Amino acid sequence: MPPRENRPSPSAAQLRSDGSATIPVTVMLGPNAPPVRRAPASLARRFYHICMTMIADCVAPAGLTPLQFAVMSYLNKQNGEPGIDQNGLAARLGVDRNNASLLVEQLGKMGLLSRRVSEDDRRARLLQLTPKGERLYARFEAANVEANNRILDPLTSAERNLLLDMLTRIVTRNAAFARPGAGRRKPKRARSPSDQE
Amino acid sequence: MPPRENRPSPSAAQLRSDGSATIPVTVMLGPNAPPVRRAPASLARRFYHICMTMIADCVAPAGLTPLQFAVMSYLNKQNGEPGIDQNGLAARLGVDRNNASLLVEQLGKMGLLSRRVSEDDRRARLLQLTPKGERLYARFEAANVEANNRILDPLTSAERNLLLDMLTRIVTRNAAFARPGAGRRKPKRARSPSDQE
DNA sequence: TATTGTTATACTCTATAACTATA
DNA sequence: TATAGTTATAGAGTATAACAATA
Repeated sequence: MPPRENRPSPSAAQLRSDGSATIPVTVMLGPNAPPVRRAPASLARRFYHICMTMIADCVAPAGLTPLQFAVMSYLNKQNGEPGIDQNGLAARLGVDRNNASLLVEQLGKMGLLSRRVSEDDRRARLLQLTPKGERLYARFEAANVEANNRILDPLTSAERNLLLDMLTRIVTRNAAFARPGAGRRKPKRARSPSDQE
Repeated sequence: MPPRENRPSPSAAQLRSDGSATIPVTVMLGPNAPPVRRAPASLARRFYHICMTMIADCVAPAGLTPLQFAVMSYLNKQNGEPGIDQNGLAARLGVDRNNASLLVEQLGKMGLLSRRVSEDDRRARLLQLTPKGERLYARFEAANVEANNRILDPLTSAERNLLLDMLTRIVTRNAAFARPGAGRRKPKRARSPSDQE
């Protein structure tokens, strides 16, 4: 039995005190589901969770996390960019270079990915999948595409394209804010230089 | 100096071997930005990061995380639902009840939120903001709405509505998959019942 | 027995920072 | 001095699990 229901038509448009219209506050997700804020941040959170669940289910049989599989999708030679370096990979994935380093190490240990020192810049390591990695990617690529498509099942074909275009525009124009891990609380005490040792 | 560029027009549409068209593989986010996969999961990740950054910047002066502020937005009496219980809150936020419990405790400690035992079901605690909490929410509500709107700046007004509608549809239809924390690797060793001691 | 909420513990993700090697 | 990458440490977020109180 749900608690008391006391909400004034949650999906109705809200008027501010000056009479100007703003985004409706909440939307119902279903007859037995709770209302959710009809705002980018709320919907983005759920959208992201849905995508993670879908992709995780899809690539788990390969023994990979969604991010690990994403690495392979950027490096495979069917439709990726083999030969990019780790910073380039990090930028594509939306992770920082420490994280990219860890991902590369994980896939390397599994024998799916290999590095070679760049001839142009001996600091840089150019990345590519091993034959084993290419085979694994090839085996799961179709399922991954299909999982991504299934997320958009509720949309028409035209809407799917429109959604991806709009998200692309949002991501492009707000690229400066696409820092992973933002939104978490700042560490209590950053060790100051004099603290060291 | 960027590494070698070797990608075959990343935003071109991909054809599968049977000739059927599928989603283009990547899109360019800008002249100096790397290409990103044009797929729900990739874009969702960045979209989510952008939202988190925007909202975090907006509510940080209140000493709150985005999720803590979201709690207040669901409980305030201006446009929220004061009196819901913790499970109801968890369902709205998209977190599990352990997490909701922690969030409630955090806000309670700050004096922003109060609980009372439900008369109908003495197990349930009904939630509402304290006067201090209502004031704090009122002070930051406009900025929060504006931050959410700013995320959608790259879209026209009609497109904003369309995007929110499409995301709502996706979230509604995939509600079963909106589990937070999915996509992470499974814990190494779940303590088996026989391990207990 | 099932459900609401609490608490403890553990693990993943990611940030911070120091380091090495090369530019 | 600046950049590519590595590694260590720590902290935030969240899952898992056990528990108490109530249904």
